Amino acid sequence: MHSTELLKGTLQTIILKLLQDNGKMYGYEITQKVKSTSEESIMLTEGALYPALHKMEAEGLLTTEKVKLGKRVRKYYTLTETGNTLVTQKVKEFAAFIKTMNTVLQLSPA
Amino acid sequence: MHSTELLKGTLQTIILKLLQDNGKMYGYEITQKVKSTSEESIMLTEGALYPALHKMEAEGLLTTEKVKLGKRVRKYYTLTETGNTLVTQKVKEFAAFIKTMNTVLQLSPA
DNA sequence: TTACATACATTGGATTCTTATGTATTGAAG
DNA sequence: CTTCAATACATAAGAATCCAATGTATGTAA
Repeated sequence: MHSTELLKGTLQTIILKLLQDNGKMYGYEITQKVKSTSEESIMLTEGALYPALHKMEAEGLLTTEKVKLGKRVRKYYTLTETGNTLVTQKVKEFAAFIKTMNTVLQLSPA
Repeated sequence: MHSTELLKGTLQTIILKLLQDNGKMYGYEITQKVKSTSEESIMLTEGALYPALHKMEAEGLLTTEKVKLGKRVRKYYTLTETGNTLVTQKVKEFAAFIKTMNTVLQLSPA
């Protein structure tokens, strides 16, 4: 489990990237995917996820679609074109950030 | 200039690492060093720096020493042993975080 | 029938940084 | 000789982001 401060500013990028790679996803699915691909080190809580999703929807980065499963309702999120463009940009930004940090912290870029 | 959200949670690590590598440093010097080693992409503002330094001093990670230069006073910061131990840990944490993020974002680790 | 996993959501609070502001000295340029 | 930029410290109000806690409800396995 990483110290959570480091995650600040990256959650949106993570969520957007997952949606780009996997097409539509629903909230709970996103938490599980993040958990598994990060080998349990990033635990995306609901208190962080849902507000973030709602915000991105309001900003026009995502669209939603409700799907009924018996009595339960799932809410699927899909990237808009704006969202799709932004992901690429955000990921590049993050890569650049890592590069800078490697220099500043004098880490061997591995 | 990186989008500043990414920096959240990393500033303390950066400051501590610089102090570990350079021995004692004063505030303004730290801002300049960060600016130059990051090739102008990380601009550590005073509003972020000084509160951070004061906090770390209060936590026992740093000690201070005032040096007079004519009428001006410089405040030098040095790592305590606690601080020194923490840096190593923090840097490792950050390296691990990058590794995880590379996986999650499917970046080639370079 | 109890407990855990699935699935949505909100709210209050902590933390962190930014923007703006303030004070004062030193040095360079005009 | 004065004005502007750089040096050097600092605080304070506010925005933004995330976490912990809480709430509701269904499905499933023991």
